[in-house]
Amino acid sequence: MNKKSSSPKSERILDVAEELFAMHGYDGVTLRQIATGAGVDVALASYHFGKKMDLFNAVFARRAGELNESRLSALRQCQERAGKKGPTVEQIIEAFLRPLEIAQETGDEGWTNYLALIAYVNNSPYWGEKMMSKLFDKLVLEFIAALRTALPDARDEDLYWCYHNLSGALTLTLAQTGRIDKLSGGKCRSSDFQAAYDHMIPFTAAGFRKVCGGKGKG
Amino acid sequence: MNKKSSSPKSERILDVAEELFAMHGYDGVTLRQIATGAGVDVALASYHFGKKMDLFNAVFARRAGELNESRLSALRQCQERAGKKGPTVEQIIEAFLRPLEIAQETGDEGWTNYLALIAYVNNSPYWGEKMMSKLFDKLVLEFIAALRTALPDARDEDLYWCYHNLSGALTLTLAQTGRIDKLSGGKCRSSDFQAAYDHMIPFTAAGFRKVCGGKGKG
DNA sequence: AAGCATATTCAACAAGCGTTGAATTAGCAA
DNA sequence: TTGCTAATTCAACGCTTGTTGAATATGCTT
Repeated sequence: MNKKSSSPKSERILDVAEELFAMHGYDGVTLRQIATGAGVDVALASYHFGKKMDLFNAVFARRAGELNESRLSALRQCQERAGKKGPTVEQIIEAFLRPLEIAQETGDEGWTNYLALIAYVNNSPYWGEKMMSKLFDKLVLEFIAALRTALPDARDEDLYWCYHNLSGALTLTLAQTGRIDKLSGGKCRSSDFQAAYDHMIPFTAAGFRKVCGGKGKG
Repeated sequence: MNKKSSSPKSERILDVAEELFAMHGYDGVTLRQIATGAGVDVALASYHFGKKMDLFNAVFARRAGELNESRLSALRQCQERAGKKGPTVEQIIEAFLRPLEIAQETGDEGWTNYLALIAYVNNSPYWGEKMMSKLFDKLVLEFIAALRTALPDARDEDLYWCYHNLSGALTLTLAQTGRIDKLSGGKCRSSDFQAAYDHMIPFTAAGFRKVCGGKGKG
């Protein structure tokens, strides 16, 4: 077990597990469903990844590095463009969100599933704290630092609560629950990520400005 | 099965199921865990509620009516107070959120668990659409109608997306993932509901104003 | 082609699952 | 007390689960 190999079947196990875990959660998926979906024997998942929980962790960690890099790169890029005065709240939030939208719209369904899985973990009272922090806290604190610079009058506590609200709005978008579809009678589609992010950016930016001061920048 | 009785043990089954389902989700909980937690035999749950899914539905529906009533009553009350000109965005959002905060802070742990369960369902791609709509859409549309009156220039589509962001921020708060605790190094606690709602109201209200027009009311 | 490590399947296990029918207890009416 | 009904437990079922050890296939090196 715990081989670092990446045979084609091994990748397909990860892909199918990603999709099913995102949809039904950890306990809602059996190794046999995953194996069947990947077209392999049940024992192969154990051979490559060990216990079921190890497979879950492997799925969760697989794309984390790439995601963090693309978000951090987006932040650095907008910071360089802004020069000495630093980027605006909108620009920082855009750097935080757009890489996700792009990942969801590349046509690579795997990324959409992976982000839905993040939503599942982030919203889970049981898994949330333990699993998210390890992989994403460093990056998030980087963004919060940028926001602190853009909102110099902000109290630290307020900054964190505002991030919490941003994170919640984002999480629900990643989960694609389809609730907005039914509620709006078809006017909004949860699969229309561009519309979701286009609305989320000004919405959350205005929230940050209101709660964290910045009267001069309205 | 499907008896309408409410013996003391029957209620305890619902209470324990509520807590465990909220924590681990539908598939993460076994009837035997619930029975053990409630101090009864495993067959008793089936006797009172039928299949496992029926028990889940019973838990989910038990407090829905009371919750809807208290929220609707809060809305009507703030509408009466506001008189002819109608309530502000902040007042409407406050009516939407405060009943939840109160429920979480009555000391009755059951309500906290129930709201965490709502968060679980609302964020689930699989359960979200089917289960939430039936019980809560009517009330939500009532609030959106009130917001439409307070923001007369808003496009309907924008109104729904803004509600989506509000719903996301709220959902993450209800789930109490503890992520904000670790992230802020203890400056924010996810169990401090008052702080959460005190920040959420101005945050989301500013978002609605920004996205849905209302320049004259800023 | 022979050898060897890796990859994959096969077969089976013990444990736990939801569910059910029969047996037992508790609560209440006559 | 005697019934009768609802509430609860007991015991067991067929099935699925995660996991593992042995057997087979595959691919690469020599």
